[in-house]
Amino acid sequence: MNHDIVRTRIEPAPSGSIHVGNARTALFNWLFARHHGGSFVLRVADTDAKRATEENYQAVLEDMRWLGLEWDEGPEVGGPSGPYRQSERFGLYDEAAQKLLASGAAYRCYCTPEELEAERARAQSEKRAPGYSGRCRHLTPSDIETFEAEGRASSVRFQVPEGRTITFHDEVLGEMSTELGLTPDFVIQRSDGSPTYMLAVTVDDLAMNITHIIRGNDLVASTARQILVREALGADGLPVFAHLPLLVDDKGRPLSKRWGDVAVRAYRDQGFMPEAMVNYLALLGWSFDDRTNIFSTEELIEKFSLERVGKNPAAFDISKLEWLNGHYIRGSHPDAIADALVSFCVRAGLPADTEEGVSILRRVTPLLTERMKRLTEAPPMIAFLFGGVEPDDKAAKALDGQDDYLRELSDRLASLDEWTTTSIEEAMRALAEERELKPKKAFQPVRAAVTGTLVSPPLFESLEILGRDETLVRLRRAAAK
RNA sequence: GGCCCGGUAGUCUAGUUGGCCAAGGACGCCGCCCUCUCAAGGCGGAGAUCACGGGUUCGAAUCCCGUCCGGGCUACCA
Repeated sequence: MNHDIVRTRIEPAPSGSIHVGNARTALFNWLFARHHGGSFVLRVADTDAKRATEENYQAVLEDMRWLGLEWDEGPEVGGPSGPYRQSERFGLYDEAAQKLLASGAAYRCYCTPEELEAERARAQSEKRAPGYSGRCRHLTPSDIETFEAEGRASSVRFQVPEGRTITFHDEVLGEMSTELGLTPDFVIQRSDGSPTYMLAVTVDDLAMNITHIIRGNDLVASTARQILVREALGADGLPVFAHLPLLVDDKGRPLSKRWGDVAVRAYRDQGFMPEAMVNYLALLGWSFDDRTNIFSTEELIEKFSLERVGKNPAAFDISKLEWLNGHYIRGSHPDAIADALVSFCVRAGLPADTEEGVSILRRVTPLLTERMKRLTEAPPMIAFLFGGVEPDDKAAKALDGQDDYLRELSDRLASLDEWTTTSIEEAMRALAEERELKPKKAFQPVRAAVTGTLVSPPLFESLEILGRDETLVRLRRAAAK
């Protein structure tokens, strides 16, 4: 087949927000296609009607877009090989199944689930391989007639040829080969007429001219079976395979076994930026050299190659993601961060979605960007700008015995000609010097009185944004206690 | 059980044809500096018997064999 025009694909199952392992696979496919000027296809694997809800389907599209992985062909953008939801391609799969049935590459299996289960249990207790025996391979016409008369449902199984060895090249793992002796005949079409993964993936990769199949290492073992189906369907040549190392959690367990908390959506809600997510994901199983960690999307496209994908499983480490996120927050335009912060503030109970709220956010965000690792850290730091704040325990302690000082300070601030960071700072430093107070000693009580905590954005700037009136109110109230 | 994949510091990794590696970078951690707090930034530090055991070689993280550990597949899931 022609590999010059690169075509890759991602095939997420709509089981809710896509999890980071799939996101990483999607990213690598996307980067590879972009790097080679090829096409990236999105195909939704919703053949399992039980899990594929419309809501989950929408979540997949939304996650992909949030990550910035725009697809060239797929749902909503269309393309020459559509439709791109497997649930809408059943006719194609059935056609393929019929073709394989007609050529003798596949046969009808009338075994019931109960029979298969019994067979499996027996094999297990006798410590034999639990695979299907292939007993429906050579049913006589009268056997079939009997089964049909009984109303037994039938699935379609692929007849695995014996004594063959399938070999293929894997860009990550090298030359691979599988002896077919241990591969049982596998189902390609369920008794309800729906295709299994083996059929659907093969038919679609063929129909969509996919040249490079980049996917998780968990699919290595299924490659030989897909090659078999491919051949039986009359395809010549093979796509290039690349099996990516699996992602594991901090205890070394596969990430795919733990849904929900590892979903892309969860990270978005926890205040991570898509740029950070993409950069971090790229570092999992791929490296450019011995020192570079930070890559813009453009750099990733330029530098990405399958040769530099490693073989060993990678653990998802939230602290490195946080570091990158902080980096991208600092590098973003403050206004963009401010806008993104609105929803996080609202969710935290701060009325930031008003004109005034947005204005406050825009003014305070520049003070925030270099001290955030996650967007969710902002609301607690700026709550004092959205309402009075009761001092916490530490702040209350810092306020002890400061009445006179705070009163004096409030008088001085009240008489300032203008209310700017500079004028506030000058006044506060002057008073501190007169009283021979070290800066920290002088400023922490003020911070406590105004923000209710001992940790906040820079003080003088914060006071300027809070405004003179409210600052004085808070200082005097603290002094009066 | 069988087949397959993997194993460099807590984590991501560099290390492609053996010597420049008594193993480099990054996150995290610890300390110092800066400093109105917290961060950011700067500087420094601890942390890896290169899973283990044998070989081959003047020399191995890098080659060979074995062992152990982890994982995947072995479904009418994908």
